Amino acid sequence: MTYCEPLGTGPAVKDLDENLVSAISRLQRRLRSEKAVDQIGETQRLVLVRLVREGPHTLGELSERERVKPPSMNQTINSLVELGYVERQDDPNDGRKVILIATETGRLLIDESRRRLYEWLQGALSTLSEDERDLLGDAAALIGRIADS
Amino acid sequence: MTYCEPLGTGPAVKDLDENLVSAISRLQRRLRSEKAVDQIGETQRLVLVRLVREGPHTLGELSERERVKPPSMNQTINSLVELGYVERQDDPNDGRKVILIATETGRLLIDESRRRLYEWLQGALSTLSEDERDLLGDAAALIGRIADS
DNA sequence: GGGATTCATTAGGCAACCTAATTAGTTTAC
DNA sequence: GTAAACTAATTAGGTTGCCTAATGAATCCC
Repeated sequence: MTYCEPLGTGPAVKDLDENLVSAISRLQRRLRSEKAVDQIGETQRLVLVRLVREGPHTLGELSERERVKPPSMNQTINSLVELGYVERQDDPNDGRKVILIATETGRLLIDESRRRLYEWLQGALSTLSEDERDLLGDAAALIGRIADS
Repeated sequence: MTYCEPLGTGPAVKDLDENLVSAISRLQRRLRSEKAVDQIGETQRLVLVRLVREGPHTLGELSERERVKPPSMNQTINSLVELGYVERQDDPNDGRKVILIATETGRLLIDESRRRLYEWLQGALSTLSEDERDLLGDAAALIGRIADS
């Protein structure tokens, strides 16, 4: 015997906000557990992806974009530096700043990690129609806008 | 001087997967920091919302639906029980199981919390068109499907 | 040149996840 | 009908990723 009604009926259908928040939370847990195979945490991976895709950032820039406080980002960077995926360089124009750069090893790791994410998501998405995938792309942009609003 | 190119140009535009994952991660951080005002963590809140919306669950059902392992869910439930928002009841038909039920206090808390989430999101969404909001609703369902696939 | 500001970092703490092992109850198979 | 296998919840202990507060160092501003 189960103690909860089937989904899709009842009050769950209304109340879009909670549905969105809940879905996001569940997807993130799913992703983190899938990626546990990786040698790198999802938080670290996202920072490294950004450095690879968008080039060098200062610590402050990174923490702002990822929406964490500077000490949190510093900790993430410390791990990545220790693992050899990121390098610190002094800013020649401003001695307070530090420039963070993905190493070649870091780039390679992201190449593979990205491929793996793609494969996993394709599997998960294979039940989705073409329209639904487009929708998901638009939604990603929208969610980003809300997060950064 | 900044060390990263403007967004929206360069390689960031392609590569939908990473965009989606990144946006989700950022939104969740945003939500967690906004809700820090609440007396309850976002993880706990999501479980309580589920109990209020969908009625009693066993621990196993809850952990499965929220995509965490049973010990993690147990810890979350312990907090909620200590705070008086959830009650444990023995299953009369199966002595191994425990039935988890939101208390009246829990219900009231969620009523208010839900209202607050709604208000915040409406603010964040006020820059969105009607179509975009509909899209977001569809996306929530889709993301949930991926998470549970 | 000196006070206020900005950027990175250190220190210490907390929330939320995990795995492995334990306890207790139920089901299965003989 | 009882022993073995299984299932559910829980306990113990560890990690990651976030936070605030405080420190150190460089730059800005007047």
